[in-house]
Amino acid sequence: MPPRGGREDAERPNGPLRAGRGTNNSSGGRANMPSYNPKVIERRWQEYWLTNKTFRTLDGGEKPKFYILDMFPYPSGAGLHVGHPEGYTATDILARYKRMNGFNVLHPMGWDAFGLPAEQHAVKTGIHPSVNTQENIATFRRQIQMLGFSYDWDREVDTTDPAYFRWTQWIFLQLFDTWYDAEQKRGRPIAELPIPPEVKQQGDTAVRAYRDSKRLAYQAEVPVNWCEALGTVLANEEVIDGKSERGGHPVVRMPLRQWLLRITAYAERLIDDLENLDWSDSIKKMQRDWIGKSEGAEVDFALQAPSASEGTAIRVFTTRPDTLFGATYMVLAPEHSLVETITTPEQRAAVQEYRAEAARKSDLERTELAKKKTGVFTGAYAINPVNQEKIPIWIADYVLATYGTGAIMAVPAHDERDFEFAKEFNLEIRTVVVPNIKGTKIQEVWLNHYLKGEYQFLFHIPAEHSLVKSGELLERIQTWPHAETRIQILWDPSGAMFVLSKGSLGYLNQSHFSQLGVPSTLYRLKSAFVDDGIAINSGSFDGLPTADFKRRITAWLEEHGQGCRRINYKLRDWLFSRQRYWGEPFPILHEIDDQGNPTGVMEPLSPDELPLRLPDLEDYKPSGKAEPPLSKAKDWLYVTRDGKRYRRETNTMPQWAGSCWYFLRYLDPKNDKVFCDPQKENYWMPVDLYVGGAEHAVLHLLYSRFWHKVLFDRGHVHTPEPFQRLVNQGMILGEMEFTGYKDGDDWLSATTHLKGVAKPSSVTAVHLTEDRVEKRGDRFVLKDHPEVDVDARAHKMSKARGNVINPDDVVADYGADSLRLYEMFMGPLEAVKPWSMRGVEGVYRFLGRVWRLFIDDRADDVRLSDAVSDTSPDKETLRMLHITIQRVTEDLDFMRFNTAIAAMMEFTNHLTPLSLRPRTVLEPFVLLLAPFAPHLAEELWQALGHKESLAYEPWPKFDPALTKADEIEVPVQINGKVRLRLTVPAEIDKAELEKTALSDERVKASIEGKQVRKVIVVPGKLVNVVVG
RNA sequence: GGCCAAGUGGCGGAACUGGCAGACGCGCUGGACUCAAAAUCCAGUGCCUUCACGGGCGUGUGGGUUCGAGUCCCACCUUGGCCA
Repeated sequence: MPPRGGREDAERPNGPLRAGRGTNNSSGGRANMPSYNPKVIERRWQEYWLTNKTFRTLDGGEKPKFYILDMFPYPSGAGLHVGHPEGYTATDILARYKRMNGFNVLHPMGWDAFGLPAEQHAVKTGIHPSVNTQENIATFRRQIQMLGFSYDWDREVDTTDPAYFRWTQWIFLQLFDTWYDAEQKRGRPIAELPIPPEVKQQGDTAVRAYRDSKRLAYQAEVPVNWCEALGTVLANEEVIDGKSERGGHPVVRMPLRQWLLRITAYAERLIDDLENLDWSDSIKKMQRDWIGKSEGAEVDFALQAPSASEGTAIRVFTTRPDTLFGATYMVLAPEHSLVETITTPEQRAAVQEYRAEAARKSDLERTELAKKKTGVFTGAYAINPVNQEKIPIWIADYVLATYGTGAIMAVPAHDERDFEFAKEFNLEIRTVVVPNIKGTKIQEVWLNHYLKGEYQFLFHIPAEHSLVKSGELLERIQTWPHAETRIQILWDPSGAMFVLSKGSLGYLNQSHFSQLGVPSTLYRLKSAFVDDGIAINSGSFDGLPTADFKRRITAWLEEHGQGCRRINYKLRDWLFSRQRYWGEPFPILHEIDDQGNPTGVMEPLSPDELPLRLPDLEDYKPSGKAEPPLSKAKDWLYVTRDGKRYRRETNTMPQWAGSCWYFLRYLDPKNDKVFCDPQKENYWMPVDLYVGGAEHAVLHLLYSRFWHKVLFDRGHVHTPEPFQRLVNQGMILGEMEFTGYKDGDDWLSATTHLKGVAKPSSVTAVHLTEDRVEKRGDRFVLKDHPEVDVDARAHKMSKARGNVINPDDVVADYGADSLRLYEMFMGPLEAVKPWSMRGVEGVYRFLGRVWRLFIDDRADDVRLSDAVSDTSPDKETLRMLHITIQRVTEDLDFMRFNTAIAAMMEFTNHLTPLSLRPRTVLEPFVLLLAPFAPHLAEELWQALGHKESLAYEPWPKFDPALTKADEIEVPVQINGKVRLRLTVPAEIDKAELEKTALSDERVKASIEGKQVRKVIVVPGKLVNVVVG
């Protein structure tokens, strides 16, 4: 891959604004050429907006409010990426549009500035992370201001500012002071927590411990994801494929005392309240899946005497209580508390060894599907409550202690992992569910062949299909290779076919049937059947469909005291502490005794003691142990209060904390009495539109919603949800690249030689220029070797690939208005799309054309072109204007920025050839353009003689009557094919249009001698004459 | 493996509820201006065929519904995302 610069600079014509190529020089060396010069214009208007505080927003007033929010960035050292301005431009256009439509618009920006990179930098340099953070913020602010966004900069927030994180700490205290009342389904003050009498009896210490155990913010010893390299624990969500999300360092499991937030208490509400949000279905689904609600049953399996004490039972959670009759063994997580008790002496050694081994593995290593299942028999047995059968109890690491109850009933016939385990250890596999296809005998076929091992697959072909009925399908199948030895056909009394097949799916699969147009359903005979079906081998429950069975068996279990209905969540409580320096300190004191040991008593700081600032340290390095760096700040660490000694909490909060509520701080950023004035909160919330990347689809949004609900329950905000509407912008990829592959001197085809195979190390990727490839069919090939096809795709931007586009460069070459316009013109906001420098040129040229509509570029100074006149527009121009206003307005209402820009381009194309361009047309056009290219629009508005900024000019209105043409062209089809077009009056009615069409000579000629069967007339659209 | 989204010219994309496929932009071709170039302006540009008029084909593939399908239904293929 050639380094950035080489290729691009060679290929791309120099930006028009680059040194030495100033458009000024070419035509006479005049100092202030009035050609379009964004460099000059943009700086001027950015200064104007800032000094005049054009976009300062007041709270309240007569206008309707509109709160439009961007996901604030983490100001990294690398500076802005072209992905940032994509969302920011979209929201800025809407903010400006809404202002012009009379809304009071809140559009703020700030910095999510705590976090690892700044701290890593501090570790390296020994300079306090706030220094680096402030430098990065300054860069980001400069870059963002350079793009002309209409933020109210008086409301800027910074999560690392003590005046900000004071309130993050305050909200933490709210969480600490809240318990979840499951009956009332809301968080309540801890003081209102009912204390059970038996706890009260045990005295104050017990009461305190009871309260602490119920708080939304609580401490627990939990197995955590410990990342050695980062020196911290990570939330499950921050661990991807066993590596840290940031940095890709290995992560291991270990138990540690941690702060957790009880988000699971809100799981149900976090699911339910998605309902009324105006978010995309896919994001809602991702949130629901993340919470992972599953309904099922908890079932108690009694232990077989004498292996354990009387009355002990193993409780399991299952989503498939209908398969209870198929439970042939049980599995406990190696960490399960009963393992010790139940293991028989003979098995003890093996069990202990296995437990030690399992402790060394991470969750991922333990559950990964591909690998072989391991486990050990405990020697103990349990009794299946539904049929009193005695089944063996194993331990195995594919069962996790943290999910459900840490124990499962294994139903190998109907669960993939149980199936694999049973195969591995030769445990019984008992079918209790079979596929249910109405009117067929598939159950019998299934039972006769399932697990017999002879056939692997069963295809069901419905009886109704014509090829089945005619017998043609059977004939075809018999011609397939090896049909006699590998395929068996069974007929159902209904006429449906069952095709049983040996071998792999590569040999016979569903596409073989679909190519003949025959639908098929595939079942695997040699693996677990996990779908719903119909019950067999289940005593009196036989014949029940899965859903009914679940309901009935749950009722039965409850009736017999063997279990109960139960809802389970995949979501875990949120691991909220980090062993790092650069984060919010917890406002919590731990009481210590004379020896300096914790007594277990926790005292929150009082709100007026906030903010609790970070101590200055010499050394920011994580200790590499679980002891966080803050414990090195001895002066800061110890506090004496009312004669008691305390040690401060030394963990810090994770980066998510500050971003959970920043949208509330924007409402009242300077308030030092309260995190946000309730009146202001009441006026502005909820956020009307929230735009950001889809990478935050789960975590940030889920966490903020959770915090918001707690604040809602405690009466601090008035809506249960913070973000009414959410839109995710799509990723911007690098420029399209062509890549060929060479093994030595020989070319390899990308699709045929390299697909799915590990590339031999001798193969090298060769970057190809556009002129070396051409399109053949649906792939690109080498021009010189058309038999060799090449990869043609756009990749994610990355430093390693060298395809990162820097917004600074684009602005330097083409100006901010062009960057803004291009990012919106690329395609729909939510789509993933590749960058193209030529595309930027295109919109730059468009802006130049707009400039020349107004400005005489051959004059000595900036002045209106002579063509700009006070005449009234011709009819067509007026119509075009109104159509354009309509299109841009409607497109903006639906955030279709790309087509709005296309409409303005078309209008410009219409105006360009006119020798007289009426002011009454140009003025509204400037206003339409203003949200997209605000600098240029302001400049032209001023040139037209206006003294004030156009930011609050009323948005142009269109007159529907003026958008209509007098005459329209209507296509006439003969049998569905367009044969000719008629020009008819726009208001023509159905009968008249039909008459006109049928009397047309060309139509007459086409239907000559044929019978007209039908004439379809859609007024204003088309005429279709059906003849035959 | 499961779920979700998407496949339209050389490229990015447009086509509101089934009604003229390819708007707009890029690229390309030709022309004007120029000593020349850049910039700008004008014209053309889905593919095949034809000197031309015209004709045929065409929205990932195969079926289907319909007077009419990029759009709806079924099956499949490919790519991307999320989960496992």
